[in-house]
Amino acid sequence: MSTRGSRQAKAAMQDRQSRESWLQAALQALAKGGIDQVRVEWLARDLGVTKGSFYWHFKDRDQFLEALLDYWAEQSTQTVIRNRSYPDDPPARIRAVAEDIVRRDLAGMDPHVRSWTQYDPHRAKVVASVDKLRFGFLRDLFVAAGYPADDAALRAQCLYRYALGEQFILARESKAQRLRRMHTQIDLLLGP
Amino acid sequence: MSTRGSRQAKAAMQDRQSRESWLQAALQALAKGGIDQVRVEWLARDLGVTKGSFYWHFKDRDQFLEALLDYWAEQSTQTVIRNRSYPDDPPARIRAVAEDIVRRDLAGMDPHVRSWTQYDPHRAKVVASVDKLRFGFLRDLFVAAGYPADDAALRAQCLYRYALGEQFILARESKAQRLRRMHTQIDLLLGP
DNA sequence: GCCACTCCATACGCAGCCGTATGGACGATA
DNA sequence: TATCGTCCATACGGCTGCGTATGGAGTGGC
Repeated sequence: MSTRGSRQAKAAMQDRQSRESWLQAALQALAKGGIDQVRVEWLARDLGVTKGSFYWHFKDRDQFLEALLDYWAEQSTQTVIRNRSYPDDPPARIRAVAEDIVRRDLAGMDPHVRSWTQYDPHRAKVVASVDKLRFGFLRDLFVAAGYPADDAALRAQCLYRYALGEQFILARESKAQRLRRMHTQIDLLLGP
Repeated sequence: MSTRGSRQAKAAMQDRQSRESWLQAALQALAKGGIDQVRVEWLARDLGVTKGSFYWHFKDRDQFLEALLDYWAEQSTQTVIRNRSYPDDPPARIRAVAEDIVRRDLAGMDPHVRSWTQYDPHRAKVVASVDKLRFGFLRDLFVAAGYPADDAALRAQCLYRYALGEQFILARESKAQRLRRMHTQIDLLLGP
């Protein structure tokens, strides 16, 4: 089907592919019904294979979930930080990032991941480190906009908490509404 | 042990008491380890009884969880709205409510409840109705402070989302820190 | 043509938790 | 004291999902 390099490369590719397909399926299941839906046998059915494959790629469910969390952490930080071309003008940059959060649903997996990891101190640490990275990114934006360090940090916290809270409101709203309110929040945060 | 009224009243009391003790235990378990910890046999052990009691008071686990959600909804709306003596001056009133949210941890159960009900449309509706009540309460505060209806609603949404997001940040922070940042948010929201 | 390696299928044992069936303790009532 | 209602203990069946053991199909190397 696909042209690959050496046998080793192929094996490695397939290995990574398969591992990742399990992780992808798990993310989907997680978003759909929470960590409770992430069951070995159910994922296997989704993927059209059996548990035999799973226990080839992963030691057990626990180690798999650990890999899943890392997978999410990697994605959900790199997507924002190693970014696209945002404007150079600091306030415009902040607006662009905030818009991106809503438009591209950058925190969309957050409720599911947090709901899951909330009660496991070890996994909560991973989420906390993601928070730290994202927050640092936001804070730097406000610093670049000229706010003193303390003030910038507070504003970044407000924004981050707002964006998170947004995710946990179950009310159905259009993206337009959410964008409008996000702008309101940004207007406030870019004030004096 | 305790002096009660008629036999019927006593039976009713004990019934309600027992029902409520199961619900209370469930809330505790929910806060501690999520809905996964709310297992019939585990609660029974916590309460020092057996499942026999549970299936006397409740039909099954599902109906029990429904009762649990109603129990939370009742508490978490009445606690805020049918309130204490807040100041009359609208801005001061907003500040007082906001402080209360942090100090008395009024949204403390929210992460656990939302994490649980997130994937069940029927139960999500109950949470949404709680959101609606609380939001209406906040919006009225801003209306009373003189903001036009639309503006007041937006500001209330910002505040509510902020307060919710706060709950889902797993970072350990002192109440002083959280109060300080809440004041920052309120300062912004009480601006022009 | 044999071996080795990768990947998955099949089948099974096992544990945890739900719900039910049944009986018994206890107090109130007459 | 016989009886009835309330509440709980005990014991059991059943299901579901995890992990393991084992074999087998496919492919590449020699």
